[in-house]
Amino acid sequence: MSQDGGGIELETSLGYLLKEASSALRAAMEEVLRPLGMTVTRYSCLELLAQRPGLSSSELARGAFVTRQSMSTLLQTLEQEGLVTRPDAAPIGRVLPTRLTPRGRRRLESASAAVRSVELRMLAGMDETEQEAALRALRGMVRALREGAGGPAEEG
Amino acid sequence: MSQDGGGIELETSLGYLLKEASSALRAAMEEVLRPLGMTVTRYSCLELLAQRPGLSSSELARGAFVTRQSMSTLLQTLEQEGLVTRPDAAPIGRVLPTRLTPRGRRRLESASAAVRSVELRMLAGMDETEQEAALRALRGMVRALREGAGGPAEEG
DNA sequence: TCATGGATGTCAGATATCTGACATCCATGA
DNA sequence: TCATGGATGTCAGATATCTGACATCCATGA
Repeated sequence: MSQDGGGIELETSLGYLLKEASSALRAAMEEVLRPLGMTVTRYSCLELLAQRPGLSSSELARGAFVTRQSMSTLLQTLEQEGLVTRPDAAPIGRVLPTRLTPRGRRRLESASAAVRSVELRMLAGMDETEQEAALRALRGMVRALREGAGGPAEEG
Repeated sequence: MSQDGGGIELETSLGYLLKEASSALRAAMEEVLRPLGMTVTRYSCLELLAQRPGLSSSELARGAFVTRQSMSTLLQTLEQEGLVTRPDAAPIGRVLPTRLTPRGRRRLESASAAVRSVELRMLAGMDETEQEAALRALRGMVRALREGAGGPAEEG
């Protein structure tokens, strides 16, 4: 598993490492969530709803980094399971504001604790300054990636 | 899209931001790879093979962060398309060393250039020092996550 | 010599997620 | 008033990826 080559140097590529870290985090989260009958996407959806009640399906999709079609399907499941509720008709436009049920809130609690433990483990060994630096770096990357993305022509 | 709440603070959660950055990177990569008839996983597989010819399917899977079953399926496709080759029988054990064909190498070239441009865009605005800090932080996170993962009991 | 653990490759089936398409619905401006 | 762009929600079908299971195959040690 070590040799030279052209192209992108995987060992030192920030992009590759980003994917590696994200993958490790996701795996760790799935591992602690599975015994609770949860997945990362389900958890993300519930956590978003806990923090911002009334989010639409599309907003939840963007927050959980999936398409709105995927979130739409997931919400139907969560609604059947009684973890979230939505009005039968849209109060305004087509938006159906979604909320956690008490049952959903309970399910989220245990999941949230599990995820928090994973995040703490991930941050073990980093002091405040390092965490700040990491946050800044990641925010910069997100911003740079979005700026150039298809849509608006970039300037200066 | 802004309000307070309990649980994990998404705005300042390094885990959430990690996912956000990784998602933005993946989206940007898919966007430039699609016109080339490529996906991130396909590209990753070819790039790994370019840098380390003879990798096994399982090793490629680990390098591309998918299961060995997924990689096995992907390799069958790539083999049919003539981008990679594998011996009919395993030289030792069950391992089938995989290699790029000239055609695979050509396909990789354009994809690699596209990906490189995305990575450069992502790094725009970060100086050498910041990149080093980001690398160190991400490596630390990966290590911390893997240490605690299921397998061996952690110590001191 | 032989049983066993660990790794590999792959088939089968389940599941999650995506793309494409369509029907709304609001805001905007002619 | 009315056409239009942009956003939303969702159905349908395609695709990617996963879990479970099985058959090897090597290395190891009793």
